[in-house]
Amino acid sequence: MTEARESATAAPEHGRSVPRRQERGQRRIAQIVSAAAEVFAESGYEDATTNAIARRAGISPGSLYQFFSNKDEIAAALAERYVVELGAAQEEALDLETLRSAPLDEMIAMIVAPLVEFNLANRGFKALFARPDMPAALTEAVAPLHAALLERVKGLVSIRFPELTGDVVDRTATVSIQIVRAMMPLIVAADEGPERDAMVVELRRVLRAYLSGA
Amino acid sequence: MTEARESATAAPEHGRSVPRRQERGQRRIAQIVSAAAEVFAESGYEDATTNAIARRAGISPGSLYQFFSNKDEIAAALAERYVVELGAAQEEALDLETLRSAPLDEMIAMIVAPLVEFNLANRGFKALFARPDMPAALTEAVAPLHAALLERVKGLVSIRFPELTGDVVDRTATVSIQIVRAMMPLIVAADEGPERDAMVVELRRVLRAYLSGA
DNA sequence: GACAAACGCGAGTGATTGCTCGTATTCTTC
DNA sequence: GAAGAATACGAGCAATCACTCGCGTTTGTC
Repeated sequence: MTEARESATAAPEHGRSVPRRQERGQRRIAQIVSAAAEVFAESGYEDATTNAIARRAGISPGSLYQFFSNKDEIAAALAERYVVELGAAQEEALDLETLRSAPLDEMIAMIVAPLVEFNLANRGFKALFARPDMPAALTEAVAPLHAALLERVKGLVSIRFPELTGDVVDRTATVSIQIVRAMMPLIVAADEGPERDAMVVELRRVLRAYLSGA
Repeated sequence: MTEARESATAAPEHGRSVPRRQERGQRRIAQIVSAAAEVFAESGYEDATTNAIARRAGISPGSLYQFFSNKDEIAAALAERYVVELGAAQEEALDLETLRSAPLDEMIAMIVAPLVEFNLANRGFKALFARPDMPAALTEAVAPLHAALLERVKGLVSIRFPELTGDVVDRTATVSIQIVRAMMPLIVAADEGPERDAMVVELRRVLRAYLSGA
């Protein structure tokens, strides 16, 4: 999935048909992914046309297909970017000590805050992540994103609740992710200010209530 | 939305262009809606073609458009059917006394059980209801379904928690619905047996935890 | 500076799909 | 039993959209 196309340093892979990218090409790829994020955010995945993405990126449809061989590959590249950026945002905000010993409230606030910020800053995120029913190709493209998030949350859960067995950690993480996925559209859609804050509070309450029984 | 087309008893509406349906037509309409439920369940709304729905219903595309003037109208009719059927299933299962005074656990179990059954029996339901991002036309078609469910849940919440203000009832109901929406795909996708039962238990736990603080 | 590879263009293609239209059949009503 | 309305058909239209192709331009390499 998007393999060598992404690796900027042109690893000496024996790739046959994949061209060795020049700097110009790297920039274009980044432009295209950014444009896709915008268009997905506005129209959703299905209604986002590849021509619209190209136009938004300021290039021709033909040029777009020089870098991505189909629409799903663009989604996969965007998903990969999201994994990296969300990971960075979270690591920056996480403090292991708090995670282990602070009140559950505090821990949840620490995790939820950057998540909300990320979703507000990246409105395209939910187009790739928040849908329960996706076209098969998109599901595949986004699978690494899901896997990465699940692993991350499983890590958090087992740090906080070291006594839980693997099965339970798994289920708890899955449910927690699902709760966040469900609430995030409400938060993003709410007007900035007290209304949105109230929904964030609800999200924290749900998580706290659920996890305090774990 | 689908107005007179649905009313079997041919109310004396002054409808101009809407033909007075014969019995044959009523049967066809029911067939089409059932076929749509199947095809939506299998392919999702977007990938379900009107020709596929017609084929499934055993009629020609032309005949389909004799009864529905576009795809969204079919979705709206299906949504309407779901409102009625889900309402019936719930009313059958609800017991006001339990609702008022039984332990929260019991109340939640009483509400969740028919919901799960309904979702298992009507796999197309989530294609219309569970998506956070829908094409505008579909959103509109399904709006009455959403409104009906929200009202119903608000009723339940304020019966159980009569001290809550309208605002809070509203928010609590919205969040509760969102939780169910989020968990249901997990439940439906799980293998029948202990795996699915475990997810149902999780749903009940989340709701109980959330609502016990209300 | 010459050659190849990467980049770039945008009109166009092929496939899909929601929906129509001309026409034929069945039902209702008188 | 005749007329009009409803039902039925299915080939095909019009629009959309992911993607291609031929050809021109820029960049890197020797």
